[in-house]
Amino acid sequence: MPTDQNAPTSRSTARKPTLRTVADHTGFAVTTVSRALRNDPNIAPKTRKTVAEAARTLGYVPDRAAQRLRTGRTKVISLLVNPGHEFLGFTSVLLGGFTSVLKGTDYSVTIVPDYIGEDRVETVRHILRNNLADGLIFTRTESFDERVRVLLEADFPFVSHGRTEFTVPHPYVDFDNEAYARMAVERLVSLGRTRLGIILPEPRFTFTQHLRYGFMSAVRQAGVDHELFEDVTVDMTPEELSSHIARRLRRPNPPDGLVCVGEVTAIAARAALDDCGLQLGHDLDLVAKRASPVFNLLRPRVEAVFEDVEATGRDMARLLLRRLDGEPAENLTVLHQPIPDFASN
Amino acid sequence: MPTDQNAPTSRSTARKPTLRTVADHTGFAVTTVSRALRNDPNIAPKTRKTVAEAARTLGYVPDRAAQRLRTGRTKVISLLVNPGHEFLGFTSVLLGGFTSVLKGTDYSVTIVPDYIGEDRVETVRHILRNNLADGLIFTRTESFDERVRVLLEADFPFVSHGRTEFTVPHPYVDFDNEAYARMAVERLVSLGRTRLGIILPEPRFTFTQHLRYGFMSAVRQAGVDHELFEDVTVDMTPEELSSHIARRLRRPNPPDGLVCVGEVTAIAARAALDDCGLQLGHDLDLVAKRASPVFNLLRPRVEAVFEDVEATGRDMARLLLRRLDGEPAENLTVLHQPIPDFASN
DNA sequence: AACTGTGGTTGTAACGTTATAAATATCATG
DNA sequence: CATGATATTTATAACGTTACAACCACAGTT
Repeated sequence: MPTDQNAPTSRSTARKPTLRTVADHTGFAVTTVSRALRNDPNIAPKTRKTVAEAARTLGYVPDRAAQRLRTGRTKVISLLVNPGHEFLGFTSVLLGGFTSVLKGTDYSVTIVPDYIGEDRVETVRHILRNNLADGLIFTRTESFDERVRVLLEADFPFVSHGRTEFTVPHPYVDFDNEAYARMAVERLVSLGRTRLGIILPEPRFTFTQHLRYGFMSAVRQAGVDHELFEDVTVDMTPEELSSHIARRLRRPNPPDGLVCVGEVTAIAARAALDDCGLQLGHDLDLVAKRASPVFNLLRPRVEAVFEDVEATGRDMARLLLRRLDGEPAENLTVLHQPIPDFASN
Repeated sequence: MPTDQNAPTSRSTARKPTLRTVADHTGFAVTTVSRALRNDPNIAPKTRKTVAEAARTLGYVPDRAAQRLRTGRTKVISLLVNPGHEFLGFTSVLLGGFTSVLKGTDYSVTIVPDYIGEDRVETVRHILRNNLADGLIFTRTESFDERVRVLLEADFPFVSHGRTEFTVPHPYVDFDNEAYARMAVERLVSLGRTRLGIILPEPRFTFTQHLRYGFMSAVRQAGVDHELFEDVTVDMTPEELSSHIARRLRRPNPPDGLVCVGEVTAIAARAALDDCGLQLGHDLDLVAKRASPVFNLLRPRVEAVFEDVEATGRDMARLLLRRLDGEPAENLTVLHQPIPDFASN
């Protein structure tokens, strides 16, 4: 039990212990302590043990700022989020999965708002320029996403939620929206629906293209009539979205089956139905991607396909850690399959 | 237009510009440049201008790690969030408001998961011990919140969402839940309801006490029958919550008016009603706090009171910034008033 | 001419860590 | 017992910034 025996600098004021403190207490040099704590095999096992114990009893914790200054590594992962435009708790659930994986590591997660407006790339550049993070995560990936271009060029580790159409491979986690659209169409057809619509987000997002392709090939295969609602934008409020859908439903020849992308869209569609005096399950059936557990509580129940957003967050974290470990991008891709959660009639 | 004329260290490899670079280019000393960039009035205005320009054209940005090491200030604000237990998008909306205020500053926001389980205080201690942030924000404040105790003791800047019952004042932003409960009761009474229930979260949260008090005094004043649903816990899934409510509704003498706290509770209650074959607006009326815009799209519409969570986030950020600026805690409190958004019948 | 004050600038020494190279101690070998 | 070879430890110098005290020039005093 080492008490304060030799203090080379006389002040033994209770300051935060540093490597120096541990070195003085164990009799080793600062360098040795540093390496011992990192389990450097060049340091004798016995020394490592001694140092580790001393560090623990002294309550030593490495100073992040100093490590960062010296090594250039920040031990920070930044997450670009779009505040406002939000599926029900999408961000928080993703975040939950993401942080749960990072909890064991010494990485911290910073949130960087990423307004869809204009400066999406500037945000990324700012992070690169100021060396604010070791890795990056973002969502709402576009087919030719400028952020991806910049990051690839800088060889900066990142994982996107969603694929791109660049030829250079990069790590991503995605949901198989093509399979989802197919599945949704098949379900609606099996319910006897003959004129299907799909509400598509802006075309610049990659997943919009996947949805369109899946939807189109499935309706063609089934031989049913179809219709695309293409002018949904991300900045639309739920109310606007709803009245938008209602307007269409009031015009002649409306669809009797609707494929929705997000939960908000589905809720907006339900409201639109109600406002038009139509009845869900009778006049029209609806399939939606479900991410939140709340969705199951809507009555009548929505035909849903589950997207495990928390698992998405976990996977993104895992891939990023592996990327930071130096693994090449090629192996670092995950494609989640839709899990049907249809009513069992 | 200063080109690379004199390079004291011969390597003119394009490295990240530092104070040194700017100093060499302007002819001033590193110290002078440092102070000039901080607009120190002791530096001649002309010098400041020269330096600022040089810094800009050279693309100089201060190194956060070095500043942090030297000054001890991290320029980081940490946000404790509870992943999983989530009002609809509550965290993301709060986050949106919070980051919107911080966008102009050089603070970054880190997310720290704060599982309600046990180590809530340990999380805070970890941040203090490792000097991971300059300030802290958290939600779900308890009457005698251990985190508040620890933070007050360490004189560490923070803003809580919700009040405590400690005598020492501390900065907070809160929603007037007492007024909300009163307002909800009055609304239900005005709709002709005579036996009111309120679904209360666990008693350890301060706002639970406020809700109870507001509810109790309002029902007494109105002279209506009342009932408390007290065994709702935070870790309950929405489904559990719903079946919990349904169980009560099936027992004799059920309430005909229900006050809900969160949106999830309200949706769960709706589902419970439906599952019991009861009809919202006929057998029972419901009042809920609305935070997300999605809530308005539920049909039939819920009697709602708006809680501006984004404004809450903005206020929390503003208060924290003022606290970090040294303002005493006494002035730094905000109490948001409920904004009724009842159907106009 | 020596002093005092002041506006402006600068050199030095940290902050706590790690990379690098150099210095020892330890051991087997011829 | 000198000779490498190997295992282990160490001193030194950064990383980029800022606090501090010292410095200089020059004005206005005495």
